[in-house]
Amino acid sequence: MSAMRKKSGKEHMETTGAKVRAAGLRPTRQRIALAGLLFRNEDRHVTAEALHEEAAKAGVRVSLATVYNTLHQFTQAGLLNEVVVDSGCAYFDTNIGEHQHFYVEENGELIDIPGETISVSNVPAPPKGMAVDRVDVVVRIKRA
Amino acid sequence: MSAMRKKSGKEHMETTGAKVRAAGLRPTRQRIALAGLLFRNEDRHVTAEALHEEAAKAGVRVSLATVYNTLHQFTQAGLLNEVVVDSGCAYFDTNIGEHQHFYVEENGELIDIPGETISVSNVPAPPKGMAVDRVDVVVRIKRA
DNA sequence: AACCAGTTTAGAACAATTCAAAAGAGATTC
DNA sequence: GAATCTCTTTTGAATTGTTCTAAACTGGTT
Repeated sequence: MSAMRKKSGKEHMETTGAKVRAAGLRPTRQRIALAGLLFRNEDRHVTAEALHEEAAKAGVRVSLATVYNTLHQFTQAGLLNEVVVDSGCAYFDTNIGEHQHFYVEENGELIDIPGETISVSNVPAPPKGMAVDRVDVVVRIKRA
Repeated sequence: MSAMRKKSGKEHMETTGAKVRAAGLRPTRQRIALAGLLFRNEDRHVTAEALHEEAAKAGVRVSLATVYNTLHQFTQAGLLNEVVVDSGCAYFDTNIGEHQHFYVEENGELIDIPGETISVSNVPAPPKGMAVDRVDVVVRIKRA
Protein backbone atom coordinates (compact mmCIF):
# COMPACT_ATOMS: atom_id res chain seq x y z
CA MET A 1 0.00 0.00 0.00
CA SER A 2 2.61 2.49 1.07
CA ALA A 3 5.02 1.09 -1.54
CA MET A 4 2.75 2.34 -4.28
CA ARG A 5 4.32 3.38 -7.55
CA LYS A 6 3.12 6.70 -8.87
CA LYS A 7 0.86 6.24 -11.86
CA SER A 8 0.72 8.27 -15.04
CA GLY A 9 -2.48 10.15 -15.79
CA LYS A 10 -3.94 7.72 -18.29
CA GLU A 11 -2.84 4.67 -16.37
CA HIS A 12 -4.47 6.16 -13.33
CA MET A 13 -7.84 6.55 -15.02
CA GLU A 14 -7.71 2.93 -16.09
CA THR A 15 -6.93 1.56 -12.65
CA THR A 16 -9.54 3.90 -11.25
CA GLY A 17 -12.24 2.57 -13.54
CA ALA A 18 -11.20 -0.96 -12.71
CA LYS A 19 -11.33 -0.22 -9.01
CA VAL A 20 -14.88 1.05 -9.23
CA ARG A 21 -15.94 -1.88 -11.34
CA ALA A 22 -14.22 -4.35 -9.03
CA ALA A 23 -16.25 -2.90 -6.19
CA GLY A 24 -19.38 -4.03 -7.99
CA LEU A 25 -20.36 -0.48 -8.88
CA ARG A 26 -21.19 0.81 -12.30
CA PRO A 27 -18.29 2.96 -13.44
CA THR A 28 -20.15 6.19 -14.04
CA ARG A 29 -18.50 9.45 -14.95
CA GLN A 30 -19.04 10.75 -11.40
CA ARG A 31 -17.77 7.70 -9.54
CA ILE A 32 -14.68 7.51 -11.71
CA ALA A 33 -13.98 11.18 -11.23
CA LEU A 34 -14.35 10.96 -7.45
CA ALA A 35 -12.29 7.78 -7.27
CA GLY A 36 -9.72 9.58 -9.39
CA LEU A 37 -9.46 12.36 -6.85
CA LEU A 38 -9.47 10.03 -3.86
CA PHE A 39 -6.99 7.40 -4.97
CA ARG A 40 -4.59 9.59 -6.91
CA ASN A 41 -1.62 9.79 -4.63
CA GLU A 42 -0.99 9.06 -1.01
CA ASP A 43 -3.57 8.32 1.66
CA ARG A 44 -6.14 11.01 2.21
CA HIS A 45 -8.77 12.07 4.70
CA VAL A 46 -11.76 13.86 3.26
CA THR A 47 -15.15 15.11 4.29
CA ALA A 48 -18.04 15.08 1.86
CA GLU A 49 -18.08 18.84 1.60
CA ALA A 50 -14.34 19.01 0.97
CA LEU A 51 -14.43 16.40 -1.76
CA HIS A 52 -17.37 18.15 -3.34
CA GLU A 53 -15.47 21.42 -3.49
CA GLU A 54 -12.37 19.69 -4.76
CA ALA A 55 -14.36 18.10 -7.56
CA ALA A 56 -15.83 21.46 -8.46
CA LYS A 57 -12.37 23.00 -8.63
CA ALA A 58 -11.19 20.14 -10.81
CA GLY A 59 -13.99 21.00 -13.20
CA VAL A 60 -16.06 17.93 -12.43
CA ARG A 61 -19.75 18.66 -11.96
CA VAL A 62 -21.07 16.35 -9.23
CA SER A 63 -23.89 17.00 -6.83
CA LEU A 64 -23.29 16.90 -3.11
CA ALA A 65 -25.81 14.08 -2.75
CA THR A 66 -23.77 12.00 -5.16
CA VAL A 67 -20.62 12.68 -3.21
CA TYR A 68 -22.35 11.39 -0.08
CA ASN A 69 -23.72 8.38 -1.92
CA THR A 70 -20.38 7.58 -3.47
CA LEU A 71 -18.44 7.92 -0.23
CA HIS A 72 -20.83 5.52 1.46
CA GLN A 73 -20.78 3.06 -1.43
CA PHE A 74 -16.98 3.10 -1.50
CA THR A 75 -16.95 2.58 2.24
CA GLN A 76 -19.33 -0.33 2.00
CA ALA A 77 -17.22 -1.79 -0.78
CA GLY A 78 -14.14 -1.58 1.41
CA LEU A 79 -12.40 1.10 -0.64
CA LEU A 80 -12.69 3.64 2.16
CA ASN A 81 -12.85 3.70 5.93
CA GLU A 82 -15.12 5.99 7.86
CA VAL A 83 -13.39 7.65 10.79
CA VAL A 84 -15.40 9.05 13.67
CA VAL A 85 -13.54 11.75 15.54
CA ASP A 86 -16.05 14.53 15.69
CA SER A 87 -19.77 14.47 16.20
CA GLY A 88 -21.04 16.69 13.48
CA CYS A 89 -18.76 15.79 10.60
CA ALA A 90 -17.85 12.48 8.95
CA TYR A 91 -14.36 11.76 7.65
CA PHE A 92 -13.44 9.19 5.05
CA ASP A 93 -9.98 7.68 4.90
CA THR A 94 -8.42 6.15 1.79
CA ASN A 95 -6.09 4.15 4.01
CA ILE A 96 -8.05 0.99 4.62
CA GLY A 97 -5.34 -0.88 6.48
CA GLU A 98 -5.26 -1.28 10.25
CA HIS A 99 -4.04 2.01 11.67
CA GLN A 100 -4.94 4.87 13.99
CA HIS A 101 -5.10 8.65 13.98
CA PHE A 102 -3.93 11.80 15.54
CA TYR A 103 -6.77 14.28 15.57
CA VAL A 104 -5.89 17.95 15.80
CA GLU A 105 -8.90 19.31 17.62
CA GLU A 106 -8.05 22.90 16.76
CA ASN A 107 -8.54 22.60 13.01
CA GLY A 108 -10.08 19.17 12.49
CA GLU A 109 -7.01 17.74 10.80
CA LEU A 110 -6.43 13.97 10.77
CA ILE A 111 -2.97 12.43 10.69
CA ASP A 112 -2.33 8.72 10.16
CA ILE A 113 -0.46 6.66 12.69
CA PRO A 114 0.94 3.55 11.00
CA GLY A 115 -0.79 0.33 12.02
CA GLU A 116 2.23 -1.33 13.59
CA THR A 117 2.94 1.57 15.91
CA ILE A 118 0.34 1.57 18.65
CA SER A 119 -0.62 -1.64 20.36
CA VAL A 120 -3.84 -2.13 22.23
CA SER A 121 -3.97 -5.08 24.59
CA ASN A 122 -6.40 -6.69 26.98
CA VAL A 123 -9.52 -5.67 25.14
CA PRO A 124 -12.17 -7.43 27.23
CA ALA A 125 -14.67 -9.85 25.74
CA PRO A 126 -17.83 -8.09 24.60
CA PRO A 127 -21.18 -8.91 26.24
CA LYS A 128 -22.79 -12.27 25.40
CA GLY A 129 -23.97 -12.47 21.84
CA MET A 130 -21.80 -9.60 20.69
CA ALA A 131 -18.62 -9.58 18.65
CA VAL A 132 -15.92 -6.98 18.24
CA ASP A 133 -16.30 -5.20 14.94
CA ARG A 134 -13.23 -3.03 15.26
CA VAL A 135 -11.20 -1.11 17.76
CA ASP A 136 -10.73 2.58 17.08
CA VAL A 137 -7.98 4.59 18.70
CA VAL A 138 -7.94 8.36 18.39
CA VAL A 139 -5.11 10.39 19.86
CA ARG A 140 -6.47 13.88 20.35
CA ILE A 141 -3.75 16.51 20.24
CA LYS A 142 -3.61 20.25 20.72
CA ARG A 143 -1.04 22.99 20.62
CA ALA A 144 1.50 22.41 23.36
CA MET B 1 -15.39 6.83 42.33
CA SER B 2 -16.83 3.40 41.85
CA ALA B 3 -16.87 2.83 45.61
CA MET B 4 -19.51 5.52 45.90
CA ARG B 5 -21.97 5.20 48.77
CA LYS B 6 -25.58 5.72 47.85
CA LYS B 7 -26.87 9.05 49.06
CA SER B 8 -30.23 9.82 50.59
CA GLY B 9 -32.50 12.20 48.72
CA LYS B 10 -31.82 15.32 50.75
CA GLU B 11 -28.14 14.62 51.11
CA HIS B 12 -28.01 14.20 47.37
CA MET B 13 -29.49 17.61 46.68
CA GLU B 14 -26.94 19.19 48.99
CA THR B 15 -23.95 17.54 47.40
CA THR B 16 -25.43 18.36 44.02
CA GLY B 17 -25.68 22.03 44.79
CA ALA B 18 -22.16 22.01 46.15
CA LYS B 19 -20.90 20.28 43.05
CA VAL B 20 -22.37 22.92 40.78
CA ARG B 21 -21.04 25.71 42.95
CA ALA B 22 -17.62 24.10 43.16
CA ALA B 23 -17.55 24.08 39.37
CA GLY B 24 -17.74 27.86 39.48
CA LEU B 25 -21.29 27.88 38.18
CA ARG B 26 -24.23 29.63 39.73
CA PRO B 27 -26.42 26.95 41.30
CA THR B 28 -29.63 27.69 39.45
CA ARG B 29 -32.76 25.57 39.68
CA GLN B 30 -32.06 24.07 36.25
CA ARG B 31 -28.44 23.23 36.79
CA ILE B 32 -29.14 21.64 40.14
CA ALA B 33 -31.98 19.60 38.70
CA LEU B 34 -29.86 18.36 35.80
CA ALA B 35 -26.90 17.63 38.05
CA GLY B 36 -29.34 15.77 40.28
CA LEU B 37 -30.37 13.52 37.42
CA LEU B 38 -26.87 13.03 36.15
CA PHE B 39 -25.00 12.31 39.36
CA ARG B 40 -27.69 10.41 41.19
CA ASN B 41 -26.45 6.86 41.04
CA GLU B 42 -23.92 5.01 39.00
CA ASP B 43 -22.12 6.26 35.94
CA ARG B 44 -24.31 7.28 33.05
CA HIS B 45 -24.12 8.07 29.35
CA VAL B 46 -26.62 10.60 28.09
CA THR B 47 -27.43 12.59 25.01
CA ALA B 48 -28.86 16.07 25.25
CA GLU B 49 -32.22 14.93 23.93
CA ALA B 50 -32.38 12.02 26.33
CA LEU B 51 -31.58 14.15 29.36
CA HIS B 52 -34.11 16.71 28.24
CA GLU B 53 -36.83 14.07 28.07
CA GLU B 54 -35.77 12.62 31.37
CA ALA B 55 -36.01 16.01 33.01
CA ALA B 56 -39.46 16.50 31.54
CA LYS B 57 -40.59 13.15 32.92
CA ALA B 58 -39.18 14.06 36.30
CA GLY B 59 -41.36 17.14 36.23
CA VAL B 60 -38.52 19.58 35.75
CA ARG B 61 -39.16 22.23 33.12
CA VAL B 62 -35.89 22.93 31.31
CA SER B 63 -35.45 24.05 27.76
CA LEU B 64 -33.37 21.99 25.37
CA ALA B 65 -30.99 24.89 24.85
CA THR B 66 -30.32 24.95 28.57
CA VAL B 67 -29.62 21.23 28.57
CA TYR B 68 -27.03 21.76 25.85
CA ASN B 69 -25.54 24.72 27.68
CA THR B 70 -25.40 22.86 30.95
CA LEU B 71 -23.86 19.72 29.48
CA HIS B 72 -21.13 21.80 27.89
CA GLN B 73 -20.53 23.81 31.03
CA PHE B 74 -20.31 20.66 33.13
CA THR B 75 -17.93 19.19 30.59
CA GLN B 76 -15.75 22.25 30.65
CA ALA B 77 -15.78 22.18 34.44
CA GLY B 78 -14.60 18.59 34.40
CA LEU B 79 -17.81 17.12 35.77
CA LEU B 80 -18.56 15.29 32.53
CA ASN B 81 -16.68 13.76 29.64
CA GLU B 82 -17.78 14.07 26.07
CA VAL B 83 -17.54 10.80 24.18
CA VAL B 84 -17.38 10.81 20.40
CA VAL B 85 -18.55 7.54 18.92
CA ASP B 86 -21.00 8.65 16.32
CA SER B 87 -20.95 11.61 14.00
CA GLY B 88 -24.37 13.05 14.38
CA CYS B 89 -24.96 12.67 18.10
CA ALA B 90 -22.96 13.73 21.16
CA TYR B 91 -22.75 11.58 24.29
CA PHE B 92 -21.84 12.81 27.75
CA ASP B 93 -20.39 10.48 30.34
CA THR B 94 -20.57 11.01 34.09
CA ASN B 95 -17.55 8.77 34.52
CA ILE B 96 -14.67 11.21 34.29
CA GLY B 97 -11.94 8.74 35.15
CA GLU B 98 -9.63 7.17 32.60
CA HIS B 99 -11.61 4.45 30.85
CA GLN B 100 -12.88 3.27 27.50
CA HIS B 101 -16.10 2.15 25.85
CA PHE B 102 -17.86 -0.56 24.02
CA TYR B 103 -20.15 0.99 21.45
CA VAL B 104 -23.09 -1.08 20.25
CA GLU B 105 -23.49 0.25 16.73
CA GLU B 106 -26.91 -1.32 16.34
CA ASN B 107 -28.69 0.76 18.97
CA GLY B 108 -26.18 3.43 19.95
CA GLU B 109 -25.62 2.04 23.44
CA LEU B 110 -22.42 2.85 25.31
CA ILE B 111 -20.87 0.48 27.86
CA ASP B 112 -17.98 1.42 30.12
CA ILE B 113 -14.77 -0.55 30.11
CA PRO B 114 -12.91 0.03 33.39
CA GLY B 115 -9.79 2.13 33.05
CA GLU B 116 -7.35 -0.51 34.19
CA THR B 117 -8.53 -3.08 31.67
CA ILE B 118 -7.27 -2.05 28.26
CA SER B 119 -3.71 -0.89 27.83
CA VAL B 120 -2.54 1.22 24.95
CA SER B 121 1.17 1.33 24.38
CA ASN B 122 3.62 2.93 22.00
CA VAL B 123 1.57 5.99 21.28
CA PRO B 124 3.96 7.96 19.10
CA ALA B 125 5.02 11.50 19.90
CA PRO B 126 2.71 14.06 18.32
CA PRO B 127 4.04 16.49 15.70
CA LYS B 128 6.31 19.33 16.87
CA GLY B 129 4.50 21.87 18.98
CA MET B 130 1.63 19.53 19.75
CA ALA B 131 0.76 17.69 22.93
CA VAL B 132 -1.46 14.70 23.54
CA ASP B 133 -4.74 15.81 25.02
CA ARG B 134 -6.18 12.35 25.49
CA VAL B 135 -6.32 8.93 23.91
CA ASP B 136 -9.76 7.59 23.11
CA VAL B 137 -10.40 3.92 22.53
CA VAL B 138 -13.75 2.76 21.20
CA VAL B 139 -14.48 -0.93 20.79
CA ARG B 140 -17.28 -1.15 18.26
CA ILE B 141 -19.36 -4.26 18.72
CA LYS B 142 -22.25 -5.84 16.88
CA ARG B 143 -24.45 -8.88 17.20
CA ALA B 144 -22.32 -11.98 16.77
C1' DA C 1 -31.82 2.46 -31.80
C1' DA C 2 -34.48 0.94 -27.89
C1' DC C 3 -34.76 -0.39 -23.44
C1' DC C 4 -34.15 -1.11 -18.42
C1' DA C 5 -32.15 -0.97 -14.13
C1' DG C 6 -29.19 1.62 -11.73
C1' DT C 7 -27.60 6.68 -11.10
C1' DT C 8 -27.60 11.47 -10.66
C1' DT C 9 -29.73 15.77 -9.68
C1' DA C 10 -31.86 19.78 -7.34
C1' DG C 11 -34.17 20.94 -3.85
C1' DA C 12 -36.94 19.83 0.01
C1' DA C 13 -36.74 17.64 4.37
C1' DC C 14 -34.48 16.36 8.59
C1' DA C 15 -31.93 16.03 12.92
C1' DA C 16 -28.70 17.78 16.06
C1' DT C 17 -26.98 21.83 17.64
C1' DT C 18 -26.26 26.82 18.16
C1' DC C 19 -27.64 31.57 18.19
C1' DA C 20 -30.12 35.95 19.47
C1' DA C 21 -33.02 38.88 21.91
C1' DA C 22 -35.94 39.43 25.54
C1' DA C 23 -37.55 37.92 30.02
C1' DG C 24 -36.12 35.94 34.46
C1' DA C 25 -33.54 34.93 38.65
C1' DG C 26 -29.23 34.46 41.93
C1' DA C 27 -26.19 37.40 44.47
C1' DT C 28 -25.01 41.80 46.47
C1' DT C 29 -25.83 46.25 48.31
C1' DC C 30 -28.22 49.58 50.57
C1' DG D 1 -36.53 43.47 51.86
C1' DA D 2 -36.35 46.31 47.57
C1' DA D 3 -33.08 47.91 43.95
C1' DT D 4 -29.71 46.48 41.12
C1' DC D 5 -26.35 44.09 38.35
C1' DT D 6 -24.85 40.31 36.02
C1' DC D 7 -25.42 35.83 34.69
C1' DT D 8 -29.11 32.45 33.02
C1' DT D 9 -32.91 30.73 30.77
C1' DT D 10 -36.26 30.68 27.20
C1' DT D 11 -38.40 30.54 22.72
C1' DG D 12 -38.00 30.28 18.25
C1' DA D 13 -35.31 31.08 14.42
C1' DA D 14 -30.98 29.93 12.16
C1' DT D 15 -27.18 26.85 10.93
C1' DT D 16 -24.89 22.73 9.74
C1' DG D 17 -24.25 18.25 8.09
C1' DT D 18 -26.73 14.73 6.03
C1' DT D 19 -30.58 12.15 3.87
C1' DC D 20 -34.72 11.78 1.08
C1' DT D 21 -37.62 12.22 -3.11
C1' DA D 22 -39.20 12.45 -7.58
C1' DA D 23 -37.89 13.30 -12.01
C1' DA D 24 -34.32 13.29 -15.51
C1' DC D 25 -30.38 10.74 -17.19
C1' DT D 26 -26.98 7.08 -18.64
C1' DG D 27 -24.24 2.73 -18.93
C1' DG D 28 -24.86 -1.68 -20.57
C1' DT D 29 -27.43 -4.91 -23.11
C1' DT D 30 -30.34 -6.36 -26.74
